[in-house]
Amino acid sequence: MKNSQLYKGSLNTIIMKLLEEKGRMYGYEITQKVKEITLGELNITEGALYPALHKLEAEGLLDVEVEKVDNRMRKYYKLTEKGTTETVNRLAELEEFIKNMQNIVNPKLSY
Amino acid sequence: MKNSQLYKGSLNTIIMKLLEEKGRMYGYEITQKVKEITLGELNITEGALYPALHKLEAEGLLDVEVEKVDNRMRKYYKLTEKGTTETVNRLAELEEFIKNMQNIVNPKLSY
DNA sequence: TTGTTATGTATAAGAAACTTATGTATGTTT
DNA sequence: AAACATACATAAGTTTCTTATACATAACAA
Repeated sequence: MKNSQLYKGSLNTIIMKLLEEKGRMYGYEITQKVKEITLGELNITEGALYPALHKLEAEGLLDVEVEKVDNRMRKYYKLTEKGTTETVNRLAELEEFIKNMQNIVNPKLSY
Repeated sequence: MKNSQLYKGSLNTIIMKLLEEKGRMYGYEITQKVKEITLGELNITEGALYPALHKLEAEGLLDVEVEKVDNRMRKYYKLTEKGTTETVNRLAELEEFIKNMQNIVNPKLSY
C-alpha cells in the first residue's frame, strides 16, 4: 500500500471486495486492478499484499488454487463461505466509515 | 481510535480538519466532537490522541495554549500557518481517498 | 547480448499508528 | 462512598504497513 496513510487498514476490505466481484483473482492481478480503478493513485506493494493474502487464508476467509500459466506460477484466491459472510460485514463498515469521514469533511449544520 | 481498522491513518486528518473549522480545541473536546459527529461510532482513545497531538505540535503544524478552566487544565491546540497549508493538502488527499474507495465498493461499468 | 521492464510470488527488518492498560488529578452525580 | 465525567499523559505490545531483497520466467530495447 502506498500514499497518504489513509489507506492503512483498508487493504483487507479492498481484497475481499474485489474477490467478491471477480470470483477469483491472483495477487499480481489485484495490484493491477487497484491501480486501474484508482487511476494509478494507489499502488499496493508486494510487502503488504502477500502477507495480507496469507493471513486472510489462515483465517479461513480465502481459499487458494495454484496454477501454472505461461510457465509462471499463479495463486488464485477466492472467498470461502465464511469469507463471503465476512465481506458483507466489512463492506457495511466501509460504507459507514466513508459516511463518517464525509460528515467530518463536510459538516452538517446541526453540529 | 477504535472500531474497524479503517480509521487507522485518518486521525491526523480528522484533528486538523476540526481545528480548521473550530479555530481551537482541546484534546478531550476533540474526542467528544468526533463521537458526536459519528453518532458514537468512532471513539478516539487517549492513547492515540495525545501522542498524535504532540507529534503534530513537534512538526510545527499545531500551536498550544495552556489554560485552567474550572480548576482543570486544558491544552488548546490551533493550526499554525504551516498547519493550515498542510490541512488543505490533507483534505484533498482525503477526498481522493474517499472517491477511490467508493469506486472500489461501487465500481463503474467501465472497469 | 545485456540490461531493463513486466509478470509473478515471497519474506525479513524496520517504521508508524494504533490498542490496551495504567497513572494522575479535579468535579459531579448516585 | 462509589461511580462517572472531565482532562491530561505515557509505556508496552500489536498490527499494518514500507523498504529492501530474493528468486524465476518472458518480452523488449540498446
